[in-house]
Amino acid sequence: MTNPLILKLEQRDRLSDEEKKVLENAISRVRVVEADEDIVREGDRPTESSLLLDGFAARYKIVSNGRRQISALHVAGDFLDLHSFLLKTMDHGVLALTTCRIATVPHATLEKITDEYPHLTRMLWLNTLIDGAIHREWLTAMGRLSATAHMAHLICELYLRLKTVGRAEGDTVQLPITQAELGDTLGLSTVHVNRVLQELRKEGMIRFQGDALTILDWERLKTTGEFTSTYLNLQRESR
Amino acid sequence: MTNPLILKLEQRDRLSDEEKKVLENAISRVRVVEADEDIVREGDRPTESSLLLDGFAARYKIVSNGRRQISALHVAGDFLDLHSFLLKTMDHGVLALTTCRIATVPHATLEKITDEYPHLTRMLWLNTLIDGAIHREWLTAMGRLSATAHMAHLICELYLRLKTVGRAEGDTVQLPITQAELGDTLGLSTVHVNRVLQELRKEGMIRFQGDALTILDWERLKTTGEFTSTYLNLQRESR
DNA sequence: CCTGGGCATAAACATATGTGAGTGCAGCTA
DNA sequence: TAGCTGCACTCACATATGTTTATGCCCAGG
Repeated sequence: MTNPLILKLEQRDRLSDEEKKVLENAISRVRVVEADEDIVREGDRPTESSLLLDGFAARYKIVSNGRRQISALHVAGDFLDLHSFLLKTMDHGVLALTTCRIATVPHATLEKITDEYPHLTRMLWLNTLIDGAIHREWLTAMGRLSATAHMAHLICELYLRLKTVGRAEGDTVQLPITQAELGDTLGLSTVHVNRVLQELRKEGMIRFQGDALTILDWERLKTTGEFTSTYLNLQRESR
Repeated sequence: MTNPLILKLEQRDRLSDEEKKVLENAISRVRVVEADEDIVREGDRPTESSLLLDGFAARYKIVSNGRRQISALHVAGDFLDLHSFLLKTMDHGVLALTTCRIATVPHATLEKITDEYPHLTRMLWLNTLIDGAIHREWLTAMGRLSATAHMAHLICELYLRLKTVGRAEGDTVQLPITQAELGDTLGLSTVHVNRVLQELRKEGMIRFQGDALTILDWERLKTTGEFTSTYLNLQRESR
C-alpha cells in the first residue's frame, strides 16, 4: 500500500519521484500505539514527528475542571505533530483513539529536507497550513452554528478526508469514535451529542451503526452543516 | 521604528543581518486600509501576502444567517494571509478593525526565500504555526471554558501579544475593538460580552475605558482564564 | 455461563447564554 | 444648537444545551 502521506500530498500538487523517495526514506521506524494511550504528551519536546499510517488520533487539551477539548481529529496520512519540529514544546497532547500505526520522522531529517528540497518543504508547510484552515473552520462552526449543524459539518469533513486517503467504501466510512469523544470535539455534552445524532438519523441524513457511518443524503447534510470543502484544499495546484 | 515582524521573529530565534535585510527588502509597497474595509476577501487568490505594520485586523467568516465568526485577531507584526502563499484560495476574509498600515510581500519573493534561505523559511513557517497554536487554544477556550473565562483568556493573550511588539505602556494597551467584535470573536452575543466585561471589572481584574485596557490583577486574570503562555512560543530557540 | 464495564439512550430538571426592544451618552456634522 | 449615529449598557423573557441519574445492551474475560 502506498504511503498515505504521499497520497494526501499528491492530491494537492505533483511530487517528483525524488521527492517521494525522500519522504519514504524520512521514516526512521514504525511503532504501534494502543487505543487510549498518549502518542505525545503536553510539555514534551519531541526530537521526531509522528506520521499516522493507520488508525484515528486526536489532539487535545485538558482544562482545570477535568474537561477535555479535542482540537483536531487525525486520520491516516496526517502528521500528528509536524509543528513540534519548529514549535519545540508541545502545547497539547496527542492521543490514540484506536490502535494506531505510526511512522516517526526525526527532526534532523526534516531540517535536512528544508535545507535541500524547497518544494517538498513547501508541501510540508502546506500540510500544517491545512491543519490551520481546519482549525479556523472548526472555530466558526463552534462559535456560530447550532449543535446539529456543527455535527453535520464535522461528519461532512471527516467523510471527505477519509475518502481522500482511500478509507471510504462507497458512502460508508469506519468511524470508531465514541459519542463522548465527539462531545469533546464539538464542545458538547455526551447527552447532547446523542440527541443531535438522533436528529440527523431521524431526518434520514446519516446512518451510524457501531463504527460504520453511512452518508444517506449528502446534499442535505452539507446544507445543514453549511459545509463547503474549499478549506480542505483538495485541488491540485502548483505550490 | 524597526519592522514589527522582525521584532516578533527575533523574540523566537536570532536572525542574521542578511536575513533581516531580505525581510526588509521583501516589502514591495505599503498601503493604508481604512477601518471596516476588507483587506482580503473570501475567494480571492492573492499574489502577495499582507503584513500588518500598524492597526488591528480580523480574519472572519460569515455563516448563513448573517452571523459572523472572527477566527483570528491580528496586531502589528502579524502576517494576515501568509498562508495564501501556499493555500492559494482564501477560505475567509480579512477585515481592518481600525485604520491599518499594510506592507505587501509578493508571493514570488516568498518563493525565492524558500528556495534560498532555509532558516528564514522555517521562521516564516513558524509564524504560521503560531497562528495555528492560537487557533487550538481558542478552540479549547470556546468549547470548554465559561464565557467569563474565555474573555479573560483572550485579554491575557492580546495583552501579551501587544507587549511583545512594543505596544504596551505599562499595564495598559490600546484595544480599539467594540463589544460586538469581541462577541464575534468569542462566539457570544453582544449583550453577554457586556455582562462578562462588567464582571471582570467588578472583580477588579481589568479597567476598560474607551479603547484603553488596563490589567489591574494579572494573576487573577490568568487564573480566571486558565491562561498559560506556552502556546505563544515567546521563547528564543534555535529553529 | 455469568459478570462487569463501556457505551448508547432516556427523562426530568437546571442554567448559561441568547433575543428583542429600549435608554442614554459622546462625538460628529449640518 | 440640533439632530444623527455608533456604541455601551439594561431589563424581561426565551431557549439551547448541560447535569444528574438511570436503564439496557453488547461483548470480553474469568
